[in-house]
Amino acid sequence: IPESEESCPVCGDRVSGYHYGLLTCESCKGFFKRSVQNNKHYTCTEQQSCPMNRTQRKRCPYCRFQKCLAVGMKTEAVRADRMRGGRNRFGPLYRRDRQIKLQRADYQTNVAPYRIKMETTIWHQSPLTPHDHYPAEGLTSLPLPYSEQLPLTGHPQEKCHMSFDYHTASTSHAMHRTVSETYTTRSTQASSSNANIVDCDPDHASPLGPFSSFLTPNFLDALIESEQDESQLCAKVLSSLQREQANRGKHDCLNTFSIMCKMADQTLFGLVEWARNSALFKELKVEDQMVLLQNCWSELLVLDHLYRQVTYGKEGLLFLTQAQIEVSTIISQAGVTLSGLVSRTQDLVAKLKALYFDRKEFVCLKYLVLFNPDVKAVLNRRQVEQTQERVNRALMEHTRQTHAGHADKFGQLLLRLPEVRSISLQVEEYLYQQMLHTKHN
DNA sequence: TACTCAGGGCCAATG
DNA sequence: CATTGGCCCTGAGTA
Ligand SMILES: [Zn+2]
Ligand SMILES: [Zn+2]
Repeated sequence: IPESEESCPVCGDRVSGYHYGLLTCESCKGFFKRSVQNNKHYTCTEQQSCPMNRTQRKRCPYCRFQKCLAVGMKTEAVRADRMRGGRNRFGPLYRRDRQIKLQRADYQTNVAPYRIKMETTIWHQSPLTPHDHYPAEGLTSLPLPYSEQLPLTGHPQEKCHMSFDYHTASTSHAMHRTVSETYTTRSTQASSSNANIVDCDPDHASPLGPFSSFLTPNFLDALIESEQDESQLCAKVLSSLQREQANRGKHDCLNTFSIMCKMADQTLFGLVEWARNSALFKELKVEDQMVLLQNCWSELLVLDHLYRQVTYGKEGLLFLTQAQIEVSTIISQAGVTLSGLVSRTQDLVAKLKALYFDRKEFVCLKYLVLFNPDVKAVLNRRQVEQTQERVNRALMEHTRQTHAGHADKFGQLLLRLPEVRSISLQVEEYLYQQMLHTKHN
C-alpha cells in the first residue's frame, strides 16, 4: 500500500515497482533499459539541468538519463544476455528497502503523531505560567560556571567529557525574558489565535494578523526576538536528564547512547513547543499545525543539532548540550547506522561553519522547513506557501546585507536543505530501531 | 509446487 | 524513421 503513494524519483510519475535498484515509474524503467541496452549517449542542448516531470521528461534524454543515474538506478541490473524472468542479486536490497519503508510509515503514522498529540494535550490542559514553562530557570541565577558531573557507564575507557558548563550556552537571557513571557503566557487555543494575539499585543493589533504590521526589514528581527533563548532549552534538556538519572539507582546509569536518545527526545519536545509558541505558526489551523509538525519534526531535530555543532562544537568533538564526546569514539563504537549518521552530519557542520552560519539564518531555515507547502495533507496551502516565501525573502535579504562579501550565501544555505532532509530520514529510521530495541528488553 | 514480481519484449501511438 | 510507454511474457527465488 505505501508504495502506491510513492512517486518516481526521476519524473514524479506513478511508481510501478522496483526497477534497476529502486522504485520508479514504468516509463523510466523502459527508458533506462533502452538507454543501457543500446549504449546510448545523449547530449543536452541546454544547461544540463532540464526540468524532469511527467510532461517534460521526453524533452531531454540526456538530463533524464543523468537523473536516473543520480537517483541510483543501476546499469548492472540491465542484463547483457537479455535473459527474461527470474531474479537478480538485487532481490535482498528490495526486501530491505520495503522493510525500512514500512517501518518508516509505521513510525510516521503511529508514533510521531502520538507524540505530538500527547504534547499538545499537555499543552492544552495546563496553560503554562512562565515558571512552569522554564523548570530550570533557577539555574540562571547560579554562580557561573555551573558544573556538574553526570555519572556515566558503558565503555569505561571511553573519554567522555561530561562536564556541564553554562558559560558557553548562556547568552543575554534577561533581555529576551519579557518577550518570551508574553508569548508563552498567551492562551494557547491556536484556532482562535487572532483574538488572543490582538489582545496580548495591542501595539501590533491589526485585522490582518499579528505580523502584518511589521515592516519587512523588521520581520526577521521580530522572528528572532520571539525565539526562546538557547540556554533555556539546554537547561530544560539537562534538567530532565538529571531527573531521569535521579530516578535510577547509582549503579544503574545510562550509557552514552541512551543519553543521546533521551536528549533527542527532549529536544523534540522543545521543538514542538517552539513551533507552537511561534506567532506565525499560531496563525495556522490546528490541523495544519499537526501535519506540518508530523512532516518535519526530524528535520528540525537535525537542524537544531547542526546549529549547536556549528556554534559550540569543537573540531572532532560532538557537542551534546553541555557534554562533549569525541566523534572518533562514536565512529568506532557505535553501529554502522549511527556512525554513518554522525559522519554525514559532521560533514554538513563543516560546510556550514565555512559559510559562517549564524543564528538568524538558523531560525529562517527552521521556518522554511516547518512551513513546507508540499506536505500533502495541508488544508490552507496558500497560507503556508506565503509564510515560507516571506521567510525566504527575509533570509535572502539578511544574507545579502550582512554577508555582502560572501557571494551567494543564500543559495549555499538552501542547497544544504536536501542533505538535512536526507539525514533526518535516516535519523527517523535510527530512532525507530532504537525504539524497537528498547521495547524488546 | 504455486506464487511473486522484476527482468525482458512487443507494438500502437507519437513526432 | 526513432522513440515512447503501457502491457504482457518469463522464470529464479520464496513460502
Ligand atoms: Zn519516471
Ligand atoms: Zn537537458
